[in-house]
Parts: sequence; structure tokens; C-alpha cells
Amino acid sequence: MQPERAAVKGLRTVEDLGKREQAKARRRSDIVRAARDLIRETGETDLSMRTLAQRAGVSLSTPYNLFGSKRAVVLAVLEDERDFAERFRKLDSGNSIDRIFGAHDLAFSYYTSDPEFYRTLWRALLTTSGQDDTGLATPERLAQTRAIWLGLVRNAVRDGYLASDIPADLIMQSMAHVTGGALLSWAVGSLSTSALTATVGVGYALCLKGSATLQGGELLQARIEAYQSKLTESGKQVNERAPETM
Amino acid sequence: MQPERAAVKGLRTVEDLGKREQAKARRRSDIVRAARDLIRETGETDLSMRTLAQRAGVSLSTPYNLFGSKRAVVLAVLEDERDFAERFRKLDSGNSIDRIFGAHDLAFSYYTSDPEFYRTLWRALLTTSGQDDTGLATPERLAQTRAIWLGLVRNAVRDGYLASDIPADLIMQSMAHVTGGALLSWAVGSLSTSALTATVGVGYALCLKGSATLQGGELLQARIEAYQSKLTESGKQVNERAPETM
DNA sequence: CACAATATCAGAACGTGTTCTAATTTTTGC
DNA sequence: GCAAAAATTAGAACACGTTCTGATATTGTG
Repeated sequence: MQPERAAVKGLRTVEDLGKREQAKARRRSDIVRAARDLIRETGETDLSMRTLAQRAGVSLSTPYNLFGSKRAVVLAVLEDERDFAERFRKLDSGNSIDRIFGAHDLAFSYYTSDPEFYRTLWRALLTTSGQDDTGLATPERLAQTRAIWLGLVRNAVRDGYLASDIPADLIMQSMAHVTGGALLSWAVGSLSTSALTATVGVGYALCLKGSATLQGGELLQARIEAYQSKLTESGKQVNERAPETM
Repeated sequence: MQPERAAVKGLRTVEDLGKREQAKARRRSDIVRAARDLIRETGETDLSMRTLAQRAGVSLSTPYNLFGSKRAVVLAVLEDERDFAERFRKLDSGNSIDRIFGAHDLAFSYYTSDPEFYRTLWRALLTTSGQDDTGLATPERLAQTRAIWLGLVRNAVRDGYLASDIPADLIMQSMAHVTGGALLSWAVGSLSTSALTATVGVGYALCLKGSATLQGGELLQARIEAYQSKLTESGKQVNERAPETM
């Protein structure tokens, strides 16, 4: 609302927000950076708002003024870290099925490349009570990733890999739930990092194969078998526990 | 360990555990009952360990002695409430595909019949830190439900509804993750109670259809369309938000 | 420059899950 | 019965997320 008011008064442009807003932005990024560094350093030790404020050189009240809750801070860290949309645009390999799983591998490469970090992040998101309206992601991020994945699935339909009898929305929603369930199991420790990507990949492939044409079915079957061999491979080292829900 | 020691000394049978163990069992059930009643009454107001102890007529330390954590108490409430395995045995309708979705409807009827109660329960499970080994369910319960669902899927394979090229374990795991993701979305409030059962049903059907034979594919397609109409029906009243993860 | 608005600050405070200590009660084993 | 063992108890304590209050500095406006 501030920029709007400023625009009405004709004193400031959107780029130059005045010293007040500049200082706020600086503090905001200080806090996010401090949170990220703290998680990276202490790892499993969950970051507390008091140590966070101290590290950011800021009062305990300030994060609450600027973000509203610890959950919001963690969310900001998550979005600051993941430039998924940008990196996503750079990948255009193979057919529309390949591109779906390319996006999947890209998305989960964040988690598998730094498991401690993202596990702590996820755990912090789950632990802090969601009494405010914020869910597990920012509305903007939600809309963005939703649009991306919906486009991917629709392209697969367009290219004749998926039949059009089942709405792309439903398929995408099931895939999203597979993601959520797997990440939940992973966050609580009952799904190993080495099995994470492949497990979700199998889930995606199954959901998609449910509405696949003959042509798409072959590609998806190959995907499933590839992920399956990865699973048996990693399953030898780590004794896998059963999934949590049902 | 105690009953084992008693059996060695030959003083007590398994049924008669001595007054000490009897009193412990009584306190245990008192605490579980008090927790259940408190959630049922106060609903959204999360139950605190102090009010719980007071309600159960017990010290604050006792729940920690007998259960170990708040999470464990909530877990006990959940298991005390759901006699799924018993009620499951009583349903034997139609073919093996029908039976899968019968079990699904039964399982989720718990949630939809008393949403406030189970939402609070789930939220308490998520919120309390899982630093101990307990996940989202007791190991025994986990093994039990896992065996049930694995049997259901394997029966569908046996009856020729599903091909055997994809292991039943993988299919079941994907279904479990659909469940977990949907329940997570539901717990944080981004999936409405009216859409819960149908949404998960579609996810199940998609996962299964991914490895279905022609015969099974038709049954599953019918399921999907039935759930789909339920979703558009309930979607008119409630404005649905997008799923959280991905 | 001076006044008003705004934001941060230090710090206390509340309620939470959890742990700990010392005292007390209850059961067990002989 | 009596001593030992085991469990519960009251209560303080700790760290946490969050909120609130009043003081203090910083910025915008005339």
C-alpha cells in the first residue's frame, strides 16, 4: 500500500522507495541471510528467533514486524534459495514426457544436494503452527509452480502422450500430493534422501500412466523401470522404513 | 520387559500384572480419554499438557512417564479411536478393485465424519517435534495397515485387474504418499473436507490405472469419473485452493 | 529547523512442551 | 510387618514462539 500512496503523492517512483523502505528491505535481507546461515551452520539444531535476531543484528521484535512469524521467515529463506522457475526455463530436453521428469529431477536436486538444510527448513515449516493464512508456500510461488506443472502436463496431452479424458488439473493435483506425502515422510525421517527422487518419480510416472496413450505409456514404463533400478540400488545400503500414512 | 521378568519369577501371569501395572494402565487410559474429550470439547484450541494432566487427575510429569511426549499421547488417542482393521474385515463387496475403494472410503470416513477432531489430532502430530523415533504412526499400526493395503493390491493383481510388471510395493507406496500429501493439505486447511475423499480416490485410481490391465482400466476409469463428479459437485460450494507442495 | 509519523529497540510477559529435583505415596519381596 | 524398590507428585526451571509496553531513534513533511 505504501508505494501506491507514494505514487499518488507523486514523490517517489517504485524503484526509489525512500530511506525508510530501503532500511526495511536491508533489514529484511539481513534476517533472511542470518536465518539461512544459521541453518547451514547448526544444521539439525533448529534456529530460534532469539539467536536469529542476535545474528542479524536486530531486535527480537523486528522479524515479527517485517515478516509476522517464524514460518514466514523460513518461507522467505526457501524462496530466496530456490530460483526454480529461472533454472527451469533453461531445460528443454527431449519430448514433453522427458521434460516433465527433467523438471522433477531439477526440483528435487535442491533437496538431495543439501538434505540437512532443506530438511530443517521443512521441519520448521511443519512445526510452527499455521494459525495465520500462510500454508506451506507463498501464494505467488504456489501459482507460479502450479502454472509450470500444469503447462508441462498439458503439453504432454497436446503431444499425444496423455489422453484428454482426465483433466490435467486432477493429474497435477495427484502428483502434488505424491510430492507432499513423500516430502513429509522425508522430513520426519522415514524416507531416505537417496530414495527420495526415485520414489516420487515412480509416483509421478504412475499418475501420468493412468491416463497415458500407448505411445506415452511406453515412455512412462521405461521411466518407472529406471527409477526402480535406482531404488533397488540405493535400497541395499539404507534400510528403508515403510511410508507413514494410510 | 516387566512381564517377562515376572514370568521368570513365576509370580504373575500375563493377564494379572499386579497392582502396579494395573494402576499404570488405568492412568494411561485416563490420560488418553481426557485428551480425547478435551479435543472434542475445545476443538480448535489445541490441548496443552497442563490442562490435560489436570483433566486426567494426574500430575504433569505422569504423561511424560507413561507416554514420553505429547506426540505419543496424541498417537495413542488416534489408535484408540480407529478400529480400522476390525471394521475393515467386515467389508467384502464386489471385486478386488471395489474392495480397494471400499477400504479407502472406510478409512476416510473417520476424517470426514469428525473433521475438527481429526484435523486437530493431525495438527498436533505435525506440530510437536519428532525428535524421538516416533513418526506419524506406531510401528505396529504401520505394519498392520501396510499389510492390509498390500494384500488389497496383490489381490487386484491376482484377479487380473493389474499387471504384474510393476511391484505392488511401489504402487502402494505411491498411494500412501498421495494419502500423506492430501492429509497434509487438509490439515493446513488448503484442501476442504468435502473434497478430501474424492481427491485421494482419484489419486489412488490414477496410481492403480498406471499398471492396470484392460479389464481393470475400465473399472478404474469409472471410479475416476465418479469421484470427478463428486468433486465438481462439492467444488461449487467451497472455493478450493491449490495444493501446497511442488 | 521543528513537528509529526514511523520503526526499531530493550525488556518483560504469557503460554507452550519438556526436563529435573526432591519429597511422598504405593507396591513389592521377604 | 518392614525395608527396598518403583512410581507419582508438586513445583521449579529451561528454551521456545509470540505479544506487548514504553522509550528511543530515524525519517518524512511543512
